[in-house]
Amino acid sequence: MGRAPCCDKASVKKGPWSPEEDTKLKEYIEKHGTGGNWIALPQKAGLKRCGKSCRLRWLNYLRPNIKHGDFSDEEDRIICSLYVNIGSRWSIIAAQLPGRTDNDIKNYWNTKLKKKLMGLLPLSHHRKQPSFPSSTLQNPPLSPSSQQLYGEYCTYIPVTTSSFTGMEHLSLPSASYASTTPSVSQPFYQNHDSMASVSPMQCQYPIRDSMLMFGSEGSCSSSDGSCTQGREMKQEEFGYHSYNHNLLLSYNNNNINDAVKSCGGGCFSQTLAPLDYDLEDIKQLISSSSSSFNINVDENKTEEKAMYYY
DNA sequence: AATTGCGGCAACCGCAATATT
DNA sequence: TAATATTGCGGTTGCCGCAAT
Repeated sequence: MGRAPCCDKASVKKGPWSPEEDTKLKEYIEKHGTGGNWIALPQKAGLKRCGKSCRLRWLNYLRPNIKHGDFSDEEDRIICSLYVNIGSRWSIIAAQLPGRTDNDIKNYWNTKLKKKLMGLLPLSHHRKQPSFPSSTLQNPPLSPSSQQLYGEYCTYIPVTTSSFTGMEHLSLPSASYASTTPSVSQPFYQNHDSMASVSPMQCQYPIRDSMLMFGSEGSCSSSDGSCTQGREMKQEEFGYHSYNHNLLLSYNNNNINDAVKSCGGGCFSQTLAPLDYDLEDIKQLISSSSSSFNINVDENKTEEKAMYYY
């Protein structure tokens, strides 16, 4: 026998909330609190809604001090940094951003921030290439210095050294998130000819190659269309931290938009779908600069939420 | 002007964790 | 201790508005 539903689905209203419903819910909670029981609340408040729906509406929209609208660059950085360290644990990330909800952050990440970041990825990293020959790909403009530095491999993104300030070092939620040791990470670049002569600490190596090895499927990035079968790598195996190379992105500098601009606004071609990456790629991208992203994460931090949980 | 496609966002769903009986 | 109820969370869906055609 399955679990009983939390409410009678047939008799509850679904879909967008009306202003009247919002008013009812808000007034009720402001007057009585939730009573510690969301399931019973809608009936008491005179709402034909599921308790879960009420809770969600209150937390994501009606509760005081909710911030809507554009995310600041600082918020961008915090989200990115936390994402690369703890993954899609939106509630924890939201706890670091007063006034933001996990749903908001999740939506923001999925619709905007991820794309912004993908704009930082080199063209060659795109997993699904168009069917036309690679020679027709529109590579983004490279500065002369960047071409010197990385040649054909990737778009150079200006190196900076600034970082978050005033933040304590990240405390990771579990051992599985611990930094990867060189012994684990080294083979990933050492096995590449193009990397052979470059020290990992110098890290003037193509992003492409460092990226190639992640994900569970082979990447087809060779100009001749041949595929390189990357080693299959589990998140637990690698951890959320990539090895600490110094390929700093200007994203690291203060403004993610600057980084996009520095790519000539076109790190991904118009002809390519910008979202054909797996999450590890994105994490890898971020973590390539995350060594200087130091944010204190206390998983147990719930003060902000507690303010609204009567 | 009409249609289509896409992006953004609010809300829903299902599962896991936790609390209560 | 087991069963049940409730909460919390993350993934996903579907609607709406806008831009492109």
